[in-house]
Amino acid sequence: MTDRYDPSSIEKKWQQRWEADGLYHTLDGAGTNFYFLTMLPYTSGDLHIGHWYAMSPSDAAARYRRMRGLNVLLPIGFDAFGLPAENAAIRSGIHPHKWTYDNIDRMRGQLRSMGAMFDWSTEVITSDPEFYRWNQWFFLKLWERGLAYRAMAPANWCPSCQTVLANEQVLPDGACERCGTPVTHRDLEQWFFRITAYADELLDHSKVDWPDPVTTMQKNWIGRSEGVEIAFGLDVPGVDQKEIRVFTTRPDTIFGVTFMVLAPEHPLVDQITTADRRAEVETYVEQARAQTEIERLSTDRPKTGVFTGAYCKNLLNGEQVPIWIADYALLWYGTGAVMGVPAHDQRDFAFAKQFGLSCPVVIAPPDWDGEPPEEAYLGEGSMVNSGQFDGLANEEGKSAVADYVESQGWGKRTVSYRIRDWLISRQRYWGTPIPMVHCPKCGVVPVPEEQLPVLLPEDAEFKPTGESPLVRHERFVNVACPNCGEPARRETDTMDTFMDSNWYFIRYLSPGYHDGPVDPARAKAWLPVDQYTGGAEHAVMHLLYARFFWKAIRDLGVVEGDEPFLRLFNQGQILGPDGQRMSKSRGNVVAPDEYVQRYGADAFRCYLMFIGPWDEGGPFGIEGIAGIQRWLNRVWGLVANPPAFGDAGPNAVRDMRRAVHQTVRKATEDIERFRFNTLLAALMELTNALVRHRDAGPAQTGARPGVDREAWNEAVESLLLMLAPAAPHIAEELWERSGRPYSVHQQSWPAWDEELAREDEVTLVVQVNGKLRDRIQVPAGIEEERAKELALASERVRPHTDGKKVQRVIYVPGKLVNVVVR
RNA sequence: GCCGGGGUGGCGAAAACGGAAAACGCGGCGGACUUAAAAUCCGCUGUCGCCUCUGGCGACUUGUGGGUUCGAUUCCCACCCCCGGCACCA
Repeated sequence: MTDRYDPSSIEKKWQQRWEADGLYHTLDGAGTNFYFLTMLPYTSGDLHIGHWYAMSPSDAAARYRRMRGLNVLLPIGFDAFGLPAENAAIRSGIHPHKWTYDNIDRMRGQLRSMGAMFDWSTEVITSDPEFYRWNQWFFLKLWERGLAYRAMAPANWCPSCQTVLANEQVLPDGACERCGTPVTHRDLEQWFFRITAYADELLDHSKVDWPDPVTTMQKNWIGRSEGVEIAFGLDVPGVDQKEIRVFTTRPDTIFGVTFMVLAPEHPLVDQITTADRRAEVETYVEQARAQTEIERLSTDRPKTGVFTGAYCKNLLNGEQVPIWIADYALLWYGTGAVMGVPAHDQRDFAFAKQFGLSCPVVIAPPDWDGEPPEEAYLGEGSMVNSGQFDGLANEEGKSAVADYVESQGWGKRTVSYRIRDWLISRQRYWGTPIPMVHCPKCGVVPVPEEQLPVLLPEDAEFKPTGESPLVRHERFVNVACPNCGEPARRETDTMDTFMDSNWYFIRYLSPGYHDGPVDPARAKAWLPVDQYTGGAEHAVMHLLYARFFWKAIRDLGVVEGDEPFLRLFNQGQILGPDGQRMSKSRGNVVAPDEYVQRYGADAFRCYLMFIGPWDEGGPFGIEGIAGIQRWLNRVWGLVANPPAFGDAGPNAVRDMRRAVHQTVRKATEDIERFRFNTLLAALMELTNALVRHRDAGPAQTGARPGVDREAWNEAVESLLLMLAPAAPHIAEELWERSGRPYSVHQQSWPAWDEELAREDEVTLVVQVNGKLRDRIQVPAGIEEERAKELALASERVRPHTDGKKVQRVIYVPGKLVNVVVR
């Protein structure tokens, strides 16, 4: 029992034992099920430190739940489709399939070294046909329900490579990463999911317990605004359309409209532009198409735009309104047209100022002096220069104008969303083929269900231009129309990989199931997910898409309940030592394997949990791991070198038990809140206290009679139990070495006794005018009057109160007395 | 730019609530053990100043500036910097 702590000799041993015993095979286990889900890793190569940072605390939290008596499932799988595999193929000639599955083989071994309670029987790989056939099946179901549709949408386009580019493939200066040509946008017919159909339900987070920042971001992303769609008259010779509709949340400002702005892509632009303006307009449209949306929406750059030469009519006052185009109007928000009210909208104000357009005030601020405004006025006021609406408070004016517009048939109240339908088409190879066929006679025809999966052909040729090999793959593309049997073309777009992350956690429950995406009995037993953990970078897109998808398949009857993830915790991002996001190109990637070998998985897990609050992330440096090693060595020593037992006396026993019960209380609160750093700090403090108790015994000093055997055993047992979630191997080893029955991971989390945790004495802080002047030791339950008396009598306080008038004495029970003097 | 988060000792950080700023750990300094080193253990360690200097006293200190309060790392306003997301990286 005197040998030293050597992680390499115990970790592998226990990992094999746990696996052989099926200790973590919980899919069909007994008891109350608890689904603990952590975001599946992308198969990018070796497991990196970010995976350890995300997964080892998740494992600790899952293990804790298990110790609380729940049957916890912690599954694992691989997010395997996507751009990096394809890039690797183009760069090095390795087929995406081989690249991906080789990576998975390595990652499996690396994941096992973590010692996590993954139930490997549930493993899912999203690029397996057995998985993606159900992507296709879901697609067909959504299509049947009108939730999948085809429409034109812009994509990044490199005119030189003749290829669609991902945002990632466009350099910051807007050039193609392969050839340097300036990237533009090109409209393509693409597939969408109608997420907007669920926008209102997605705004409701009342059925989930999620961090506020995430729900706020999702709400802002959906961006619901109530307003009015209002028609402006259009009378341009040769143009059929007789009106332009705008969406506005401020119908009360309609009399202040001095211009109209269309998005440069707006279909009317080409028709209404006058001959003398055409050259300028076309140049501007071209420029706008080359910009990113972030650039277009930036509010701190000079406003740009051009006049089309055409006018429309404000139906409420009959005024002619010049029609401009400007890049800040987006085709996909509202109606793609904006009414310009410079006096009451900051952006319109800047635009009007830039182009010398007039700026009449129509909402008078309460103290308005009649002068022209120096900036847009967004506050409340009464309507002026607004015909029959003059004098109305603008809030009333909103509904009065809306009523009037509706009564005249010029528009209607409506709701607009910032969120757009989800474009799922990717012009790529390494993804799920979209199961559709284009027939010259029948149009767009779905692949019949019984023909699924539409397999991704293995023999693909990767061109350096990045064009999807599917487009020129004759055997894939040429197909008989499922409807009429005539020659037709298969759809060559594949699905966004966010489709995979929509439901991988459902597939985990029955990865080999053939009669549907999930075995209904398993779905009933496990869904929805009780706790989800993953990176904060997924706060909006993945987590919103997955909620949408869940609701859509709920309506298909595949799952029950309204939300997929009941509780959520987002960890922060672990950065390279330079404070930058880790990436191969920056060369700041920290590989975990070497550390695991040198320090052990337990120390490495604990260190990652100890360096700071899990939700904050931050730069990684290995320096501090020495503290964890020393601590684990001391814990080892508690079992390897126990104290001499004897009659310790009631005070020593009480002190030790108080330390134990206070630590159990603190540790429980911390792990419930995912505060692993302070959890481990508390365990260190308890360890240090136990070492002191032991070393104060007679073996060393002869001064004291010994350590109480029962209290010591309770202390060591509690410590090992609390250590088990964070450091599962050493906890198991010491549990065995101290003669306790296998397995520590099948024990209950310890309970604390409030009475034993209670302090007898507390330190009372005494302040004078808020400044600390003394600390006094008092009995824990001290009365207010007695506390104030002691405080005022303090030798250290009196010099600050003598000769002054005591105005108030503030007492915070058991904590502080503040004497306010003048 | 917009949305969300953050900024505390030399470093990672702690302080659910408006009530002791700096727990726990790293590093550093001093000491014990050792032939020596490593390991281990003990003590000190926010900054500045003062004194009767193995100790004690005082002032200051949580990005910057203002405010509310008996009292602010915590609440409010303005600003600066860093991180995440912004719809084809995942």
